[in-house]
Amino acid sequence: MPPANMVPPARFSAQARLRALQSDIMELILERELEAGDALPTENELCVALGVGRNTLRESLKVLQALGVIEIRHGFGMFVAPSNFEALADGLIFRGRLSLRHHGLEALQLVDVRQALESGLIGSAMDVMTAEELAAIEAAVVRMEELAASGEAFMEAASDFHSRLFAPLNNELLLNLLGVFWRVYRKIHSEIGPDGEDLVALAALHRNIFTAVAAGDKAGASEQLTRHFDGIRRRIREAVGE
Amino acid sequence: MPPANMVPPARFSAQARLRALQSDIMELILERELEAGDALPTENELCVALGVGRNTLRESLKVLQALGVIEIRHGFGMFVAPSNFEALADGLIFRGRLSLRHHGLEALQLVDVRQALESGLIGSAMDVMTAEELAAIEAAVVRMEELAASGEAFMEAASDFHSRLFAPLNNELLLNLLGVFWRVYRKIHSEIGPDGEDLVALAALHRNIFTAVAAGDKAGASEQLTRHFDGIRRRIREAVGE
DNA sequence: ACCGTATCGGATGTCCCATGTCCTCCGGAC
DNA sequence: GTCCGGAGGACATGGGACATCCGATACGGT
Repeated sequence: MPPANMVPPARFSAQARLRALQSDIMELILERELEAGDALPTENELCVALGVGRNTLRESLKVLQALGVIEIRHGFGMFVAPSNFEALADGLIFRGRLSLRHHGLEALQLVDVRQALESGLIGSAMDVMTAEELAAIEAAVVRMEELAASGEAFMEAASDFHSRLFAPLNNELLLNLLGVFWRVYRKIHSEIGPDGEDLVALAALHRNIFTAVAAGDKAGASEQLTRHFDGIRRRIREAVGE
Repeated sequence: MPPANMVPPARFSAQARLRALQSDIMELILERELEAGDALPTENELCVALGVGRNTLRESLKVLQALGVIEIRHGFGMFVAPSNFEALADGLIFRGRLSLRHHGLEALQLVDVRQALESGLIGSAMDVMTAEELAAIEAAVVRMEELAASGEAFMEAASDFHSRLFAPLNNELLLNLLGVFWRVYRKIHSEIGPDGEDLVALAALHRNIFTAVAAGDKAGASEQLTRHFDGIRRRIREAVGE
């Protein structure tokens, strides 16, 4: 028996304790009314405050960092982080790649969710879209067409196009989520091989989407988006079918 | 030691190294063609294989566990995990609570995303809904009405109702995502105080949704859902406005 | 022969210590 | 006033020791 060491509350599983530790840290942030950008106590101070060892604490800290709750700057300190979905992307990318070895189920489900979001929200976005934002979207289309004409891949430009479509909604959470989906798709795309797709046709598809948006044709925009996603699904199925 | 002893590749930031380590672990899983449920090498084996210390490795391992990539069982081993979004929920709950101290921005954005998903997908769900599934939905409504009549809160039943609405789509990713949103909302709800809402009215609202779904009225179902979310938004604004 | 219990081995959990690395800040030199 | 370099603080990494937990095997009672 340990000599009056401390309360060994080992009655609960280690998993629960670690989760509790993470919650404790988050509670501490909320209690002290820290805001995004504020500094947290140092590791040693947290060790004392929470009554755990530095390693155990660091494991929780790393998790919170991955969750986008805190930001750790080597040699300086830890801070409450701004919104961040990087970690979610990594997890989804892994799941998507794992699913590709089977029937691509998760990858296809991901496309479904993305389609629901984009097709469902394009109408709302069009309602509040300004002329400047519309111009930025067209600029993205033009960039895609230029790249397509020179035979270069334009993942970057396409991502930009989709982002700008929904920027008017002013919903960072949504943009983050779509950004994550995009990163996952991009990774999966590079996984299933160099595209045998027609870049020019793909650019034209995006031009169609823009045209519908510019014309205020909500149903048309939604339909064009749906067609786009059908193409993505087809590609995934082909890759898995092999 | 094996290879990487003499090159402490500190030329990249520590953050990048940790991310790389996580990627390495995931790559290792994919390379060895491990599937959900399969065991990973032990910590010591991974230390040797990846050329890092046990502490460093464990920090990455904990992150992967939080991301739902792996499952760690104390005293037994580590395994490739089935889909799991618990961690994402924790991160979002924290963000939501943090935002409530200001203007509830993130909380409201979360509702917007959820509305886009539910209102946008209800039509598709109705297309493939079977009679059994429809009956299950009605059962959930009945349970809500019973609880409302006796004055009890019915978060549980309401959550069940929404889950069953989209179960026909057979999209686990979507259900997970909605489940996460629901948990966040539930936590925030308990944060902003005991509801001053009329349970009976809320149950009636869900009954309306069911009626529209049962009648095959897609537009009506979507509209009822939108009304429901308007109520949620109003509640959040009231809580923040105080 | 069967079954519950006891022990064992392996794996993870927790912690401490030592050292390396990075960042910011401050003070001196130009 | 500006720039550069040292000092100090804080996080990063690695190793070791011990505690805890779980599954499996071996033992002894029935």
